[in-house]
Amino acid sequence: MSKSQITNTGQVTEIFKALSNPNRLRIFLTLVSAWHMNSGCISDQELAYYVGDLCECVEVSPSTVSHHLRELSHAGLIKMERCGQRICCSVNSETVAALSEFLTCLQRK
Amino acid sequence: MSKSQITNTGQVTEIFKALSNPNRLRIFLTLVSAWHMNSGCISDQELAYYVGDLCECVEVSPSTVSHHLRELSHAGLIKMERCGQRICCSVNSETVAALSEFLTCLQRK
DNA sequence: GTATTATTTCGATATATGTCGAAATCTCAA
DNA sequence: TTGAGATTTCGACATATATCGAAATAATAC
Repeated sequence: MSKSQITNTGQVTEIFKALSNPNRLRIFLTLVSAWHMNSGCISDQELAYYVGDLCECVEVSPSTVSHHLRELSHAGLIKMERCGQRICCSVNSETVAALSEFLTCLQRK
Repeated sequence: MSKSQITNTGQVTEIFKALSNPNRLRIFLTLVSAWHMNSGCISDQELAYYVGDLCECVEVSPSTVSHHLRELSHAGLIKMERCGQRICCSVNSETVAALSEFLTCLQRK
């Protein structure tokens, strides 16, 4: 719940770049929808997607999805956590909030 | 002042792609700052930048700036209008508002 | 008209990106 | 410890992008 800020434009560029590929955006929006479904739950981790499930959703090979997930993760847009054999992917709410605020600030009062 | 909506993800991808290059983002943010300065004026056109001035701001060749401006324009992020010999560039407020709203909607209630 | 200024288009080039399949790595279960 | 499943890493390749300078175009001034 702490408020993270976007401090430099390089960070913004990286976030926009991460969301500028159609498949990567689809992956991200899939995770966002899972996150929304989960609005009553306690943990952010609930209703996260496994990497393999995301491959099926977007119909892209595991190696490519892995690459896209790394980009999203480096941009701070998602979190990845090992759960046994698999890896849980979920939205990083802080970055989404920071990005949303950045764009709100762009607007004229 | 009318409220434009972002209807498909292809549109979102295009907007993010337009903002995913460092120089293109700098050009856009330069126009945004001009737009902010102008908050008391009547016309959106006031305090717009000419193409040549943008070239100086970002220290990139005219041909490259022209290319970036076309991308920003195609994404709907800026408006370009001929003013005599030169061309006036300014923020397209509707798209910025729509993008801002899109990102606000991504957030969990 | 011709010259000047502003911008775009064109062609070239270097670099970055998206994609896949194969091989490697990691985790768990038997 | 060996095997199976999940994911990543590693080439390889095709396509896209960023960039420039030169040439073309557009608008104005003379």
